[in-house]
Amino acid sequence: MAKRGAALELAVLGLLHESPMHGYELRKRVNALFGWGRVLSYGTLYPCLKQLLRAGLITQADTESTVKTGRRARIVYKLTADGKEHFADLMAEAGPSAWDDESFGVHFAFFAQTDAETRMRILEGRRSRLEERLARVRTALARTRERVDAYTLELQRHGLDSVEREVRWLTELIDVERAGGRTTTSDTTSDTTSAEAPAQPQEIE
Amino acid sequence: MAKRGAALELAVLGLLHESPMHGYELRKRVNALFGWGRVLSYGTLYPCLKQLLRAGLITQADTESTVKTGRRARIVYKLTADGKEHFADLMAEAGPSAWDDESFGVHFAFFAQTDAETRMRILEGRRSRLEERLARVRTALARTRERVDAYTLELQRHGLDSVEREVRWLTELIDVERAGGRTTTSDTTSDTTSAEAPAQPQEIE
DNA sequence: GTTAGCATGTAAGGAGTTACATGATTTT
DNA sequence: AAAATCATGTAACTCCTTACATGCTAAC
Repeated sequence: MAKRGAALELAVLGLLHESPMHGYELRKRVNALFGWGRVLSYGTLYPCLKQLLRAGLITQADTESTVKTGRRARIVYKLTADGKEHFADLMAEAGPSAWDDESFGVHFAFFAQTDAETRMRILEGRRSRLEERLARVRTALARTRERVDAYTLELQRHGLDSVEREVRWLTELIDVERAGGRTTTSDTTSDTTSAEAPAQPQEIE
Repeated sequence: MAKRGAALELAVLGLLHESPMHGYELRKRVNALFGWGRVLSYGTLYPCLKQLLRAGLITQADTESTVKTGRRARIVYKLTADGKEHFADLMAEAGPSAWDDESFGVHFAFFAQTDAETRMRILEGRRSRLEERLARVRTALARTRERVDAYTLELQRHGLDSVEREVRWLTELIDVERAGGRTTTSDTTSDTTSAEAPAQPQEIE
């Protein structure tokens, strides 16, 4: 149940995990983080928030701080215990759908909130996904080599290059993870002790 | 009218411009060319072909060759004169929507079928689109610098790198176009003399 | 004889955008 | 006083995928 916009759901949960926020700000943060390509619209975000509210994964925080700030009354959302658990599950389960272009970015952005094994699984999954792609395109390219014009060839070459570059990037990240195998936030399912943790980041290197 | 899936429409028209084909093959070619990310499904392609048929932009070629090949009867489509004209218009008009990730790739793949001015306009439009993106992300990154964790930062950095790389690529292509300003297929609207042109490519360099 | 590949199509639904509707506050 | 920014929400619509429905031929 609740398979709705898995990527957006994770993004919202992940951002609220760091600190409570209202919709307008959430949208800006989402766009800043993942807005390569098109931007997230209110028509997507607000219905998503409603749905998360109904599911009990988020709640409205104190409306007190709201009126103070001036402007229109704004609704500040924060994660519930269920929400935190669900977020952790989404990160830890991280099935093949997490190797997709879109999904991978969102998962990666919240790596600091998971354990090392999960990070490794996602990085390696993503890499083998890209390597499959590479293999498919390379053979397709070899078969049609002569029949395509220079522009088409150039497009293919550039695409291939980009994917190869991402594979190298992933390999470096995997090596770093392997070397300094350090967990950043610990818990995967059980405790909620790190609840009061601020938005301040954990270092990697 | 007929604003349906501009990118797919152009891709189909462009591929049929090179040589007549049936749906199944068309899908494979589209996936090979643009299938970075997910693949094109029949549920998209066949309705699109029907619509192009209704619009008179494509027709069924001789069903003769069809039965010969064995297997199931297949429908070979080819461009009509209207279709060729429409394709040329779509390439030549090439508004801001052509600077999008998706659209740009499709337009680029058919550069051999347009004139040098159009190519230049698309390349430069794409480049300035990416440069805007770069500027927005750079300022956003400068403002939030300290507040993000190492993983988020790494994601931003890699994204920025990729876009910068594409800008350099475009700049090189623009320089090449500028140097060897050579038209490949000529006509933009009027004549249809190059109708019998085979799938064989025109060289650029 | 069953699996894999060729070939065409439809129905339902997911994921997201644009445009609309509303209104307060701050800056120019 | 106008324009920009903050802030929330809905309705309609687009594009596309998944899953279904059908059936033939080649290979194992």
